[in-house]
Amino acid sequence: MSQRNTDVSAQLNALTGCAPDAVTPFTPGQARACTVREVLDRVGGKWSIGILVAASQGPVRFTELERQIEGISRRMLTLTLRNLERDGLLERRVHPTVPPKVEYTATPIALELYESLVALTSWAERHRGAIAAARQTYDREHTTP
Amino acid sequence: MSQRNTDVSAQLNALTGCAPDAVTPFTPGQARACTVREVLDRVGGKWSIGILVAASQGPVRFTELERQIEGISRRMLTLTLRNLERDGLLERRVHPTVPPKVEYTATPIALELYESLVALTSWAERHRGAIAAARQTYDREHTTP
DNA sequence: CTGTATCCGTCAGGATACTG
DNA sequence: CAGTATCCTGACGGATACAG
Repeated sequence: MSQRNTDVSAQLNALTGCAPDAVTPFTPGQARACTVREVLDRVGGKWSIGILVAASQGPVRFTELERQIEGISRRMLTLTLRNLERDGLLERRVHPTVPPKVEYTATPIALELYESLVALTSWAERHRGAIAAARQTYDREHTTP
Repeated sequence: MSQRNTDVSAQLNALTGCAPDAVTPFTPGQARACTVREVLDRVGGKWSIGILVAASQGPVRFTELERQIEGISRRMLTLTLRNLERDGLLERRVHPTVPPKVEYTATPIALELYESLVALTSWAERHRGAIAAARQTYDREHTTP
């Protein structure tokens, strides 16, 4: 199993652009950064969060999402759903009826992720104003001498 | 101030691809998703987190970062630094010496963000294995019948 | 209803040479 | 040392049209 795990880890790291632990033990801080990257590479896409949030309320159908997400294309909806399913964040259940009916549900792992995201929303809400102000200041000072 | 805030908020939302609150009150869940997007649009870049982590330990110089970050190009380092500075997450201090010396320091806001990210790293560490396994399973079941 | 297949545009990001 | 200026590439994502 250790053999297996090594492979998996290396593969995962390769996929996420993170160097394998064994190869880069010299910058301890960056290991932490790398861990965060793993998450971002998974839910950093333009639509992932929206879908995850919607699916966290209970089973959702394809067309429901298409309407709820507002602006997503059919293609991106499918792609994002597949990726989330692949990572074990969504469960896809097909009802063999006619017309077809497919329901997506957030897995326990995804629900935990959703909880973790609360910390981020809190941060955004607290500092949203300060950030906007910082931008204005910066932009003002860096244009038209 | 309310006037000002409205403008800022609308502008911010425009910049982040989120619809202004007033315009989309119909999907309450997606508002939350939108808030998370604000964060991701700020630190979702390939190098932002790494730089933020490094700068959180104390003032860091340009070349220090270039070595520490491992794989970053000079161009992307500059760009990411500028963006973080613009959003008020980094402070850039120039020492008028020769040769020049520039130090980047994480602002209090950035440090708070850093704390919030801990929840995410914890999530990643707990489920990293499960996700890798889910991927293997998915890939096995979706290739060469 | 739930997708797949195609085509195409944009833009983050890499490599590298030059500069105050 | 700490950047800018260019050029170039691939991946992400939008717009349809078609299909089971």
